[in-house]
Amino acid sequence: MITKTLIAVIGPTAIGKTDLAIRLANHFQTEILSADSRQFYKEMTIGTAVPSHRELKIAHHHFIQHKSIFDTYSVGDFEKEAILKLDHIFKEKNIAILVGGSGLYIDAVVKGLDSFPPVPIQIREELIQLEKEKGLSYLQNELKKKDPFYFKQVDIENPHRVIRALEICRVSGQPYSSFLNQKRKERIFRTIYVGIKAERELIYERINRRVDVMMENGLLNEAKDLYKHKSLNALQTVGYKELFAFFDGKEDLNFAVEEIKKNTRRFAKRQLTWNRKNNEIIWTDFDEDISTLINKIKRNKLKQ
RNA sequence: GGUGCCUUAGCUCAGUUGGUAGAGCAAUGGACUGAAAAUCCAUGUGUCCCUGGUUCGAUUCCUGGAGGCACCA
Repeated sequence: MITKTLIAVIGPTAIGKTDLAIRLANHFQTEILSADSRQFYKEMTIGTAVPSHRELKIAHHHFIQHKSIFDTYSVGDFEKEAILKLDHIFKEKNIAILVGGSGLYIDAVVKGLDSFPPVPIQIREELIQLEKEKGLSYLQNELKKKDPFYFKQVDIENPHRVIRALEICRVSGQPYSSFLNQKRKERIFRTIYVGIKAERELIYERINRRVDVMMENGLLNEAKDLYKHKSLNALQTVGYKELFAFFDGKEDLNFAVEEIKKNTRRFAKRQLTWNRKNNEIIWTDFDEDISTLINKIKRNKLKQ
């Protein structure tokens, strides 16, 4: 019988996930795992809206700024580390909090990903180079030959998907799809999703305001220090890439800031889309009283 | 006050020799198994400023009006 519970706090960016997670962690006397693919990096602070020192003190957080932008780090790595951490926390506690805006990373912890062989970075680099030289259609043809089954279902226009599938084919000599749908991973906990919601207009207002605050807090200098590393994967990030374009002299600063706001809004929209297909969410309004939510959570726990 | 030009999608504008309209951007919907704050796909009904007239039919032509811009007084 499963007695351990993971509370996954989800919702679009800037809606107050950090704050809610901390309140829940305090109430249930437990710790927080962050599932935010950009807050992992210690070099990025202002632009990722990482929890403040004060917030980190009130509740014990994991996976906040524990990596460097120079590390290679993937969802698969994160899944393994997070599960180890949860095993550890659940030795002492019955509840843990998972919070983050990266849907795939949440899913990796809650449901688990299939296991794939490790891929040396040169293989991906080769494939990226191939796409540049011969075009996506060349890679599509290779995938069609090596994994016709996956070729039919994958978004064939999406270079990331095609390259990922091919790197697995090349490394293993097996079709990518042969690694999919392995036995569902056993988890020692069950998950309760808590989703924060608000009117779209309000979310967008909060985003716009937060970007202004980031600029007041020195995002420009933070980005300037990272400019020389702009090609790193971790820096393909809203709030940085737009300022890099400004440093390149491609646009003026006001325009860049507006672009950050726009791209953050689009990011929030994608997060909403991701969460919409999840019908197990306990919803709470962004300004709802925490005790109401805690009652909902307790009722839900008893139900199952 | 006079003359000229403009008024079409949220924004900037194109267009219809009279048969109710289309681009870019914005926006919206969707996908997502180790790049995921990434990447990719899809989506254009709007009193064509208002009023009257001509016409089988007006966003298009004509009259009058409103607003904007420029120049002249």
